[in-house]
Amino acid sequence: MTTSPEPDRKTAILDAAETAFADAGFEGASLRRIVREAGVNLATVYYYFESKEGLMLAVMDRRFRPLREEQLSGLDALEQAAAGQPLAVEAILETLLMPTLRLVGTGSVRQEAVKRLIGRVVTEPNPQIQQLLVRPHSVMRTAYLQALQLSLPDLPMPDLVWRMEFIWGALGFILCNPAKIEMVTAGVCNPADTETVFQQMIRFFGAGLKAAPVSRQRLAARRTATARKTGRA
Amino acid sequence: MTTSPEPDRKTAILDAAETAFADAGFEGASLRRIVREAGVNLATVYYYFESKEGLMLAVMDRRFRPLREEQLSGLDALEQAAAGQPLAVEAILETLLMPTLRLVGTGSVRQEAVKRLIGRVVTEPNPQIQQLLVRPHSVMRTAYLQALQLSLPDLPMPDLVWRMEFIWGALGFILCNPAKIEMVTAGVCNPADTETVFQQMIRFFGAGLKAAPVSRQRLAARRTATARKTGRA
DNA sequence: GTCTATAAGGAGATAGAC
DNA sequence: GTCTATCTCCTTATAGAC
Repeated sequence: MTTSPEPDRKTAILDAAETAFADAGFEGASLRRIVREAGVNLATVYYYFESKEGLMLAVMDRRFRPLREEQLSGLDALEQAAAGQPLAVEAILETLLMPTLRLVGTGSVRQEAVKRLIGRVVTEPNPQIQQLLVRPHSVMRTAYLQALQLSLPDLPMPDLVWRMEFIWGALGFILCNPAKIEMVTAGVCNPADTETVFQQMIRFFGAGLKAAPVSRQRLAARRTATARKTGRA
Repeated sequence: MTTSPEPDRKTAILDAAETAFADAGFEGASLRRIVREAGVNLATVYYYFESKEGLMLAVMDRRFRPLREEQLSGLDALEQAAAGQPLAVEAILETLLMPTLRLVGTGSVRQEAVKRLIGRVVTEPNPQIQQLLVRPHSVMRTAYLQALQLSLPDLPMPDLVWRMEFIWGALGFILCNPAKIEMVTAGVCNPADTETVFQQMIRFFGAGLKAAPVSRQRLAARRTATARKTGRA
């Protein structure tokens, strides 16, 4: 299973753990299987990473930190070039999606593992692992919400925030299990085809973001109608 | 923790397991904690459900079967009333989303657990559990793809299929961890507010589905440009 | 830094009494 | 149907030799 001789044991563990966590999640992955795959002793994990949670943290940090930096610097470059003019929604989305879908600088086997890892982490049930991502994620959220708000001045904040959640969810789901998607769509969708995934997302998310906001009156009217029907207050 | 006296042990186990699987996933949930919560003996699980996997199957079947039936009968009623006329995209989406977000007939504690369970199951890593959902899911997929294709005759099948995957993903993510969403959005999004979630989804998904298809020429052009830049064939 | 050996405990599952 | 007791296996984690 090892694709190439690892330069050092630490990297070997990180690579094996990356695949294991991406495939089975934090609880589902076992350190014993990871060290067997990496060709190192179990105690080595504790020497380098202190605990299973420490290993997960290192695995995520190695990939997500540069990814976030690429996204934020891409967004920043866009804003610099525009000099105060509102940006195209699609251009903003490109700086968010393209680094994620492409994951430059990593080999093809690792690249696919990292994409699955992102999806897995987004949907991770373990509260400790979730907690590790709250802070970095909130930096991203704020930057993209600000940029999008300038481009969509007529969209109320709650609508924009909901739409961003839908985008995180759809992105995470697609990355999570490419094999499943290819199977259930009978090969119509090929998640490995980065350019197609990107174009499809841009169209769908772009149109969704630019849709008219949800009317507050309509919402209130429907809510009371529903309440009357189901008999709740 | 037990909210009400359970009529029978089987139901008590199902209820406790539902919450456990929804919160921790299949691997993360422990039978010993489930039986402690349900107030029954460990062996009872094996008497009624044969195995942990059998329990998971029963937990899913109890909720998802009636849910699917409600969705499909809602879509069917819509098609009958339209008598061959293409349906409004939003109306189709409503029959898909509303039963999921509402989950009629269940109490509030259970209702929230079931919603989390759906999200959890959609992103479940364990291949055995995934396998259990392939067949019922494919029935749903086909029905909704057919209905949407009639309403969106100019949208090529691949585009429609991709967009449906985005919708499953976004829906699953929102259901998966409502507490996390409420926290990261600082209370701007309240996933318990069914009517708002529904309206926001209808707007976003409806606009996304009705967007122009991805141009095949543009895709081909970008693909060669990207390949040239990154140096791949 | 790397190893062996082992602690300490939780997991799913089952046999057999009642 | 329900229980106790237990089997077997695997888990994370650590102590201490080299």
